[in-house]
Parts: sequence; C-alpha cells; structure tokens
Amino acid sequence: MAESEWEAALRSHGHRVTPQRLAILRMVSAIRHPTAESIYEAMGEAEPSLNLSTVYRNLAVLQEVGLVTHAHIDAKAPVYHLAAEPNHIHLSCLTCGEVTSVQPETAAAFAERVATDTGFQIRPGHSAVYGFCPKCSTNT
Amino acid sequence: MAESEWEAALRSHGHRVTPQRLAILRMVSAIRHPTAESIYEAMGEAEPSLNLSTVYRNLAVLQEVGLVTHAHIDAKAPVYHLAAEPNHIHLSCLTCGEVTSVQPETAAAFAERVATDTGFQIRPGHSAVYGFCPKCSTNT
DNA sequence: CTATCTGCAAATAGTTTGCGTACTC
DNA sequence: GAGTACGCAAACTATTTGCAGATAG
Repeated sequence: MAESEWEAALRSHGHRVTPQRLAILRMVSAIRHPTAESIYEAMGEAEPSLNLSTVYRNLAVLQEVGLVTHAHIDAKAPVYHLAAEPNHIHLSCLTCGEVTSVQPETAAAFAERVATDTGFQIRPGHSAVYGFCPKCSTNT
Repeated sequence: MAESEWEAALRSHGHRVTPQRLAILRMVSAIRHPTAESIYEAMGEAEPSLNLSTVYRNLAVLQEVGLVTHAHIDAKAPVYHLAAEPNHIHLSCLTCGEVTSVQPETAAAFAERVATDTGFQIRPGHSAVYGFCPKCSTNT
C-alpha cells in the first residue's frame, strides 16, 4: 500500500496527515512485531523527539481508520501490524518467545470451520496461539 | 480433580499447602474466566483478608506446579483456568467482549494441521482468537 | 523450630489523560 | 484562522517486590 493511500484513508475519516502518523505507519510496516514501545524507540533514531503518548494516540487513530490492527502475543505489550498484511495467525513460543505465523490457508480453513461450528467470525490478524516452536519442542 | 490431588501436586514440587492456595484453586475452577483481580474480589467474600499479591504469587506457583494455565483473552488482564480442563481455544468477541470456546475436536484438528505444516506444537488452553460472535457479526 | 508463606506498602511497567502550544488544512 | 494534533508531565491500571510477622511441616 502506497503512502498516498494511507493519506487518503486518514483524510476520509476526518483525520489529518502528519509526519508522525506517516512515520509510525512506516515503522509498523518495517519492524517485524512492533510494540508501541519498540516503535517509539526505533523512531527515536529516525525522527527525533517523537513522544510515546503520540505513538499510542496515533496507533489508536490508525486502527480506527482501519490501516493497522494489533494482536496480543505475549503477556506484556500488544504488537501491531498493517491491516493490509495477509491474514496470518501468530504463533508464539512459550519457551523462547519467538513469533512465527500459520500459513494463511490453514488459518482460513480453521476460521471457516469455527464459523460453521459456532457462527463466530474470526479475525486472524488479531489472534495469537501459544505453544512450542519446533526448536523448543524437540529439546524438551 | 479432587483437592487431595491438588495437595499432592503442590507437595511433590516442594510447596506447602495453605488455605489460600486451596481457596484460589477453588475459585479458578468455580469462576468462568477469572482474572487475578476477579479471583481476589470473589475471595473477599468467602475468605476475608486475602491479599492481591498473594493471589498473584500463588497463581504463579500453581502454574509452575502445572495445576493452572492462563490465556490472554483481551487487552488487559490474563485469565486463568485449571490445566485439567479440556483443551479448548478461547474465542473473544472484539465488539461485546464475550468469551466462548471452540470445540475441542476443532481445536485438535487445527493443532494437528499446524504441527504438520510448521512443526509448531500448539497449547490450545493458552490461546485466544479474536473476532465477532454470532450476535455481533449479524448486527454489523 | 525453621523455612516458606502471607499481608502490607511501596516500586515498576505499560498505557492514558489534561493542558498549553504547534501545525494542518 | 480554526481546530486537530503534539509534547510534556502527571495519573492510572495491572503486576511485582522488600520486609517483618505468621504458619505449615
């Protein structure tokens, strides 16, 4: 998605386009599983004096606008990603903390079966599933 | 699981059996999706003057011992349940916040497919999946 | 009797909010 | 120029930790 589309999405919801918002969107697309804090820190280098509360406020705006979603991957901070990214489900290793993804087709098949069983419509991007990654489950 | 088994599990890991620990275990099995705070509040009625930090410390002990696990169901506090409960995956509604469960067989089929695809061993009890419950997805 | 456990209070981590100024449109 | 957005500092929520007294084994 081009930056012009980001701007259009913001404007169509009555929000302004600011350097901070574009910078945050770039970070969310550049960093692998960024938390609010890691976006803030990464920004410290590129865009001096951006405030942490601005990161939080803008992540909320960007989610409202539909450009970004978040998932709760571990106990602490939620992680963010572009809403346009393929609908993967996050896999979080309870031992080493590494985060990988289930293939979109597997996620889709699961979502479909749950919808058939229970009527619940899954949003895969928001979801985190815990367990043990191949490395850690063999060393057990 | 009988209380005697709880006691055995605690003792076999070198922990003591205290009224607080048994009370917390009873609450975890009695309340639907308890957070540390809701266990503490529910306890206030039954077992006066139990401290919140004791709840946190003991939930950690009970997880170490393997009697209890937790899942991250929404943005805020994790919820706990007995490890012996069937391995359901939690479904959390992004609109109304209601929590339901996918049937154990569906969870198992998904876990198996993920294991085949990626080698990742899922622990369903820890996992939360977000989306919209039947009520909320029809009203959209 | 001794080491673990508990309650209390203070510390910490993540996030939110109030307020005055700066910048977008 | 009007009103949103920003930075700063303080407030808030969930959780953790230090310490002195209480209790299980």
